[in-house]
Amino acid sequence: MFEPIRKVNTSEQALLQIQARIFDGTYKAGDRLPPERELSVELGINRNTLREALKKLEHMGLVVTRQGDGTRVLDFYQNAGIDVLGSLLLDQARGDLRVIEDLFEARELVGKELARSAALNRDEDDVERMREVIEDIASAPEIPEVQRLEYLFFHELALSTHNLFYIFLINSIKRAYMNFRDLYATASGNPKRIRELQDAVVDAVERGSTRDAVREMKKYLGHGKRLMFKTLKIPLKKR
Amino acid sequence: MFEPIRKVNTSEQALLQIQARIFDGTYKAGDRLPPERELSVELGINRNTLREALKKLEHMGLVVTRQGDGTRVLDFYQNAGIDVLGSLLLDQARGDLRVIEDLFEARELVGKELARSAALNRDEDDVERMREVIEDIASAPEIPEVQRLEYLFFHELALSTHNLFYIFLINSIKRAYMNFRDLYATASGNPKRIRELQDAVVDAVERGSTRDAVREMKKYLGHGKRLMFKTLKIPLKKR
DNA sequence: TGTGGTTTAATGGTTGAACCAATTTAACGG
DNA sequence: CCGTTAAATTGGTTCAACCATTAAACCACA
Repeated sequence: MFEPIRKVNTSEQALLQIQARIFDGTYKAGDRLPPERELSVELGINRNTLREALKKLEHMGLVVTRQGDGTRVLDFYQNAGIDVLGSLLLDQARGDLRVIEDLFEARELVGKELARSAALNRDEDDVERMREVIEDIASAPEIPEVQRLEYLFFHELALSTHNLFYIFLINSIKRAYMNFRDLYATASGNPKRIRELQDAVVDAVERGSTRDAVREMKKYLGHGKRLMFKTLKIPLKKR
Repeated sequence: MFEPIRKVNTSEQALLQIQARIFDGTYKAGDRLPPERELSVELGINRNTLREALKKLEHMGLVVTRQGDGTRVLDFYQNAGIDVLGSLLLDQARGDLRVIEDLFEARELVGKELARSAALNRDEDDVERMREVIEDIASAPEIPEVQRLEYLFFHELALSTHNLFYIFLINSIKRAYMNFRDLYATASGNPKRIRELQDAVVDAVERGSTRDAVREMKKYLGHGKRLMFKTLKIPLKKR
């Protein structure tokens, strides 16, 4: 099984470069980026192409552009949206494991709440779809496929809450995850065990028992977290 | 006190129009948008300008563009990130109150978790900054200012967790909120009461008592929620 | 003195046209 | 019927020009 080749186009590369400069502090909050005409020359690309990159950065909350003034870097602690998390992971990767710890803490919170809300709001179709996903995981041949399906399980769980916020949130988290997918690949548990854990969650959700659902989800999440932290050699904190 | 005049540029308007077509179902998941050359003519704008809009839509997870093929609409249930929530609120506004209910449910979850984590991880500076914000709210003259500061309180709380995920999440939620700010304006409580409720939260956070922090936060959130739902005439569900 | 208007330079916003590159579709030949 | 090739379609990128907004410098008048 081969990995899809990621073709990064020009504007995307420009985005990555500028973004990296922001994260590493070359451009600090309040600084003004060079004028578009200059910056495009520096990067060796056309101004229009550069602008596409800048639009995305603006949408991420990393910069703000004002006609006549320029493009200023924002304090990303105050402005960046959740989609920036993935980019941070990409850039700092193994450098700053704290971000990964944060992500896993959030994973726990969100996962448990998902289980709780799903137990309250699921209908029969939801349960059936979740069962199907679990079934597929058990017979998945390759790790990337297992990962994809494991995410899909969360997505189905989110759909079961019938809450748009949770659904979109899971989508956002997914993207952040995808940025260190290869890292995670080395820490994927065996499908059988995953299936057991997921089955327990779905059982509880189907029964409508919020308590059980949360408890089982906690087990499931703990399983993945331990594997991951062991691989990354992050000590497990006691809380 | 005047409101800042919002100047919407061409590409932003294009984005809004296309986005609206996606939300209202004119363009369904899997559909292909008209070719850029055609669409730009229809909208009466230049192709480059249109492309800036499309880049943003792609970043939101609403469409995907492939050279040689075209721009296809995605199923936003499966792909849209949390930043789309704000746009949905804008478009559907009063039409579909369910989105607002969802947002408030999430607000409760996130708020409580924020309080919990802040109680565990805050330091002295964090507490001081929160106190300052509360002080400012009590003496804020105008409702928009109260709203801004009330958000700032959440932001400081998020900073107190020292968890990047929570910080970014709050930023994302803020943007969604801003899209029905005017609606919310009519439902803002009186500053004195807000101050009391916030103070109780900060007290608990300072003591490091997760239980109290969560309880007080729940009170605070309930206060705002009741006001809002009353204004919008949404019945409060029993859970 | 300072308030407000005017000019000017810098900078982003928009436009039009051309060409490159990937993909899909149709045509072709075995 | 199938694989290959050619053409058409569509997004990606570039270039050059002009418009619109902003900020700063300057000026005029009270």
